[in-house]
Amino acid sequence: MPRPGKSSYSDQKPPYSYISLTAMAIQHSAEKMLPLSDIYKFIMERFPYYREHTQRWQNSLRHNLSFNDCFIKIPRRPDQPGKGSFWALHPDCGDMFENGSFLRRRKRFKVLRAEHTHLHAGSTKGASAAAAAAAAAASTSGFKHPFAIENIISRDYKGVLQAGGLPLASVMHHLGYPVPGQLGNVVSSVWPHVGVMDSVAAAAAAAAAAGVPVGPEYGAFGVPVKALCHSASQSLPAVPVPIKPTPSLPPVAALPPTLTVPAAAQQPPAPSTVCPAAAASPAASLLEPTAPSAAESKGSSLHSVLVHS
DNA sequence: AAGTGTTTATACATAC
DNA sequence: GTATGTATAAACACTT
Repeated sequence: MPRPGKSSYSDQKPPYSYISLTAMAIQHSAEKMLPLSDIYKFIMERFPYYREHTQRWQNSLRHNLSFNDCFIKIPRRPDQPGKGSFWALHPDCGDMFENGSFLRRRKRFKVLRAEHTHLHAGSTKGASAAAAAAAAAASTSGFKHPFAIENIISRDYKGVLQAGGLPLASVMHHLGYPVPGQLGNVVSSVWPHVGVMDSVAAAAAAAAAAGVPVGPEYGAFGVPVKALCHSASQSLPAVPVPIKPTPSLPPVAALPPTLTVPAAAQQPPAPSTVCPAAAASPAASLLEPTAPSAAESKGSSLHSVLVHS
């Protein structure tokens, strides 16, 4: 089976679902999130088939983004004007694809009701997911905890996020965003033990123990990661804010304006196409159809949110 | 106006 | 046979 990204399918329809194609595009991006237009671009660049009938498949793709819980919206920052939001993969959909391949999904990814209700997330998919994804996105562009690794091997911080229903501000705090003292204290008390950086080492060790190649040579689609990672960006993600905050608990809307990232002070570069973290990320192996993934070997029991609906 | 996002509906293929 | 996953179409609302 030819690998994606090499125009191997010429004009034939690639054997990938829209979910797969979208996940590819997102995971291939440096920030692990892309605006819709960039997802379109990615697909069209790699699969000539999708250079035609754009209205048809793009409609389908948008449908998939909205319909599937594995995709979450991350709003643009005020200083990143443009149409639409960024789209990211839900932090828990790491082993969504069977055998580490995009050719086939393991099972439908669905956010549990508990996550919806407990978090009071107005958005269907949950603000914490957006926050966690944003955190993941941040991690891939300067921080050191690629969410794919988090996802597949070290579940600690994810578990806290979900089970604890950590407010958005907490995630932002851990991302380095300025959080008012009160909230910061809440973070410290609620989330004191989360070793974000530790999870990387744990992940790497676990991966090594499992014989899983987290090799730095190749990332998605057989593209040499080193070639892509000419520089580690210090960029931060778009500010993760809930799409539809509920009146009962508006985590960000109710926060003081100081919580919003000062555009000048924390101005991250615009999302680039380099991939600083792909080298160490099992996401790379996820993208590698021929290599069994750590997620696969561990089975789906790792994931509380991968459920049959 | 065009792009984006959501939702509903239908049809087909495959797994259980 | 039923459930699930996916593809497609379409209508509509919202944003830029």
